Amino acid sequence: MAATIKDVARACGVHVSTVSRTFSAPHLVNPATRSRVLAAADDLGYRPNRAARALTTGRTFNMGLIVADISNPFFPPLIKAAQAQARGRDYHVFVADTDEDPRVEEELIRTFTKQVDGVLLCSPRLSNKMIERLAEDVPFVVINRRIKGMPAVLMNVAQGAKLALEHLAGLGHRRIALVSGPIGSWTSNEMQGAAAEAPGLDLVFFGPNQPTEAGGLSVAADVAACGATAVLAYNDLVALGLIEGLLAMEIGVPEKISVIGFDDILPGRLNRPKLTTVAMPAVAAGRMAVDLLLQSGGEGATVTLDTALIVRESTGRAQT
Amino acid sequence: MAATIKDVARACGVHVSTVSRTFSAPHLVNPATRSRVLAAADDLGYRPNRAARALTTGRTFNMGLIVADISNPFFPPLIKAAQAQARGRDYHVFVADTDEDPRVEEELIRTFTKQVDGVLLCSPRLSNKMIERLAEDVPFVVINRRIKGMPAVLMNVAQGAKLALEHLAGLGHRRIALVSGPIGSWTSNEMQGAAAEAPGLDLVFFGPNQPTEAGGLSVAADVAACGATAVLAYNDLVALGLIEGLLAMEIGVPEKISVIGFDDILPGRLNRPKLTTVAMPAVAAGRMAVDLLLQSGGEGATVTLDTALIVRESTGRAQT
DNA sequence: TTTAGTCTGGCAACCGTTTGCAAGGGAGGA
DNA sequence: TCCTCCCTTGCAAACGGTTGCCAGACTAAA
Repeated sequence: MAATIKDVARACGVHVSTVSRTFSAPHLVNPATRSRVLAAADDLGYRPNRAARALTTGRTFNMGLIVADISNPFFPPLIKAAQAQARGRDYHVFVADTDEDPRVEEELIRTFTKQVDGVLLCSPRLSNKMIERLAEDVPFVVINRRIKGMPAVLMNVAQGAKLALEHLAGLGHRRIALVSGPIGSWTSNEMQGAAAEAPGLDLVFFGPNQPTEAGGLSVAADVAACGATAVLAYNDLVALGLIEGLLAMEIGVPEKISVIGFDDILPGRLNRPKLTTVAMPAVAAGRMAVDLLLQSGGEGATVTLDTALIVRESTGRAQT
Repeated sequence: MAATIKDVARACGVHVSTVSRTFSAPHLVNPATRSRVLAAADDLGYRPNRAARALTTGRTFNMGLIVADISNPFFPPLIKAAQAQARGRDYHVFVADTDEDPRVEEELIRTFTKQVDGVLLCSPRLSNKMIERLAEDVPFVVINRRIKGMPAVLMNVAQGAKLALEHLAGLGHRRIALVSGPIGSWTSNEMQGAAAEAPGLDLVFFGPNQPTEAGGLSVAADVAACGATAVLAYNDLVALGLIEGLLAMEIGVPEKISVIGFDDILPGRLNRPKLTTVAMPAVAAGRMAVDLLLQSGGEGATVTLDTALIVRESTGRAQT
């Protein structure tokens, strides 16, 4: 159907290699010939077949981006930032969603192999061992996970958790619930680690939980029952679900219980009460990940990005 | 680096074609040979190179999905549905975001060409003519756009708009603002068409607007000033921005002005007031689009899916 | 024992491009 | 006038597979 390089070559009585060079090394072909080729190509609507080209050159100028749940508003800004950055480098980003399923994640990575030049792995659910094995076939940059010798973009979750806990402590909260995320989540571990180091607080752990609104909704009752006056949630979605659950039980937020999330997603800003949260540098992370992938010959540079506490309406003084 | 078919062939003293058949036509190779090949392949960690395979077979078992703005919560459910459906058919879906930019859209389509077997085009911003031209190189299924002879999945926006207007009329509203979306949006046109046919209503049009919260926010003042007691917004994001703007001006929703959106996205459900909206069949559309792409030899079947009005808290009786 | 038919697996062409090598032609210097 | 050297182009191999065709080895039927 579509015109190939041969059609163009035939159309202007020239060898295919000349046509090829016209596109990939124009300075090697005589200007006159070049324009004849270009004219013929244009005439036939010829576009180089990127897959075929990748076969010989080994480069696709594509990169894959794998996220656990594209429905989580945390990801779209990261995705867009990565795409924009890649576009500036003449690359394209293909996005795929694993539905939080490690098997799907593995399959997607395998599918991407040889169809992209590298993969950006966002908060992977796969085991480190598996990721290392897969890394033999395609370069990775991992976001929010630390794996030996692998380039990574980390968000300083521990610092954010610390800020959040200090904020709560300053408001007089002592007993604080920590609602964690899925098993094997690096972010969740970091949060717990930071919390464990916080002095003079009485922490109650809840987890693992789905990292979604539903996850928050389903622990709301337990959290309310545990006597905590404040909650640190795995992410904003969980925090929002939590608030919804608490409000449904007529438990005021922040009058009775204060809630802090992580991420700083749009719905948190629109919510009533507006969500206090630890802002994650999603945009910077998307950009950095792209650059890291393009730079690294697989070398394991690690970048850590700062987080920031954004105080809004879902936190207040502890009731006495 | 990675093992190729040749390595496997050499490793078990067999011709490459035999290895190839072991994977793509197992019944043609002797069980004994087959297991030898399989063992060697496993040993070397061999995986067929999908790009290379696509070159000869012409099939990639991938499909592309292009959306205008992945940040819009309307898309993720559609994307997930498409991915799930595709997975069930042994296909993978690569997603890309155009940032509402037709040029980016075109470039993405060109990039997908030959790397996927077909493209799902969601609410494209490209002209019909351009889409038809590009369709010569890669099969399309278009979602929410009608293009002659091209398979399409349509959502019955006109019907939804009709329901919404009837609902408002029933609440005593007469002067209604219609806040439309981007230029060239089929959805927007359908809405306007349906509205124009509504009897006995006094309609005020505002547009074009960005299909985002910001878009809604920025027309809020004009809408408030026009004397309408109700608004039909292009989508939920716009509706949410509108509500935020109205509330900021101390104009009660729904006490002073009723607001209806389109899509039924999650933030609308969490918002206070909860958003009344026309639910769009995003999940069904994602599924259908995949099936249509797989079935159609490019034949232009058109599927229209129904919409439904969901009455929540952002609409109420017109003040007298 | 011959014959026809079924299984297997090798051979080689091909998919669309790239790229190292070499050859022909022309220009410039000696 | 002859020799270099550069420019331009063609040739052919390669990238990693797939697949139609063919031949040899068996098997089973006659």
